[in-house]
Amino acid sequence: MSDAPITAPVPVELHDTLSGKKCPLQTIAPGKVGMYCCGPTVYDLTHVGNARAALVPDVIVRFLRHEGYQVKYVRNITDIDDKIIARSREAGVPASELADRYADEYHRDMEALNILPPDVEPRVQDHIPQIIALVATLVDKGLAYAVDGDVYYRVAAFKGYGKLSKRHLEEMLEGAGSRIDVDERKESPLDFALWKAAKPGEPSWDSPWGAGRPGWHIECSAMSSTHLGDSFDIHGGGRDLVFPHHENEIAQSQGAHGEDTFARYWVHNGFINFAGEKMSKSLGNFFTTREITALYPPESLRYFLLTVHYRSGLNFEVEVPCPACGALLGKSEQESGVCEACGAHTESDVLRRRVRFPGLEEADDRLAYIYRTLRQARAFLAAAKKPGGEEPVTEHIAGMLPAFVSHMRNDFNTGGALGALSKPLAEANSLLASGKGVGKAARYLSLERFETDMAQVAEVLGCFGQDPDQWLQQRRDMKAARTGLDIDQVEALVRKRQEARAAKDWAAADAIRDELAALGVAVMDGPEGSVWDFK
RNA sequence: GGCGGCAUAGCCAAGAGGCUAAGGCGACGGUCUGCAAAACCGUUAUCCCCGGUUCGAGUCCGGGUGCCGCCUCCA
Repeated sequence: MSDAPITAPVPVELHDTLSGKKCPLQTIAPGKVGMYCCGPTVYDLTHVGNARAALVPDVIVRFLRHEGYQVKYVRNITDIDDKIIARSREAGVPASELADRYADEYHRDMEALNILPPDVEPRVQDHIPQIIALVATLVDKGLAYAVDGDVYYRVAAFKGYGKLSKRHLEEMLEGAGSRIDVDERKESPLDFALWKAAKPGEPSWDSPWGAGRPGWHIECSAMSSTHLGDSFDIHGGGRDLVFPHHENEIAQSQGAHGEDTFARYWVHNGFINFAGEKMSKSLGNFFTTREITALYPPESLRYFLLTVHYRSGLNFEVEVPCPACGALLGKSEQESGVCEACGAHTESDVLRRRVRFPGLEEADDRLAYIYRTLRQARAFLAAAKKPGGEEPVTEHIAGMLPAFVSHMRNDFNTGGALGALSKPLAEANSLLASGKGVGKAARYLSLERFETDMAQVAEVLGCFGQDPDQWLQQRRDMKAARTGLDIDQVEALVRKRQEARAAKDWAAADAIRDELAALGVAVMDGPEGSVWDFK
């Protein structure tokens, strides 16, 4: 026990859908991680669920890198499929043009949320030869068959089928066909398309089975093996992809490359609900990422999504106030646009822009508290002189990073990790308020440690990394826009109150404060004058 | 019907056998302040029900109840 590390390295543990258990991460190559995530099908703007599905792997990748792993992260773009074709028809735009456009929009949303680009972002249209080769392999192995230019996977020939989603062939067969018409040409209703024969006017590529295009699941099998090899470490996606998408990927990839290949761990994120309901078309429970980042700072959305464990569902509370009288509108009122309290009618797009998300607002406030603390800590460090002596860093700040990391090692528990910041944050604020009870050196060194460790946390979470002044300014402006607050009016009142205070006219000063309070604004008096913020 | 998940304080939410059950919001009390606000300190739960395993269980097993998801496109 001389030069050896005192403790064995603590492994990262992650929950694996295939085994149903949490297990230590053991990578194929030591110190390296290959990770594939199902990216978007680009036919429309992303919704918040898409954002979460991209955010979860982003944080996983960031953390694994922080842990010292060399990560190759691949996230695809599906740029050819039924929905894209349907949309392109409606819009009268070529499919690939529509796909390019929404891929750009997707990147814009990801960037706003500080989601790092993947190392490789393969597109289906660029992998047609690999897809055709994979389909051909499956046909050769007797795992697929061609009918009239279509190629189907012969599910019954792959004995592991159902192992990811814990389903049995017989049970699935019972249910099959009851909800959707069965294609009589298929050997079994469970067989799924690997290659679809082209219909007139559809984009297509030549293949051994005639002109056609890839089926839905084959692209991920082809692209993951192209960029990560036949076997890699982690495969991720939304919960709903477990069946059929990932189940089919396993059948395709293992069918072609062998049963001992493909992903070692399967990571699936939970769903987002609005007002307790799964997203659907109605007003109160479907929001694009962009609608929300127009109302709140994107980082507030990011922070909010990280407050809950990635495997859990996450609910956005939704409040839709009547623009005329402020009464909260119920579901039917939201749909009709008519307020029962005052009778006012409001168009739905106006209503959508006034929606409030209380949970998100709480996250927004919390983030503001963190940025204010960071701002003050930096101001203190810039103004103070670094002391010569050594004194131990205060307890909670010293323990912050280890606690944060240990939560993250526990299946990327961002909720717990965020909780571990609270005591250190309070301690930092306490040190900033006064140096009472601690030595000068301890005060400085603790705040310095707080600042540097928070930078590491920021790197992993992708939060708290912006310039505090800029972020707080952005937040204030967005909140003013959201609530319809006139900032000029507020600042005029604050100035007027300043004069009253200078004259020690407390009654007048307090009256103005009440006026500001009525606008939803709080003033804070400090030694260097008064500042204001939202209550 | 099949498969899977969840049920922790007023609300949100960590916690996967054992020190006083994280944290946030809210509420209440206090410090600070001209008074406030912000900030800080303190108070605020025995974990859906029943049975079992164990020296010991939110934490494991069985049963029940209640939510939710997937089984069809879906993050």
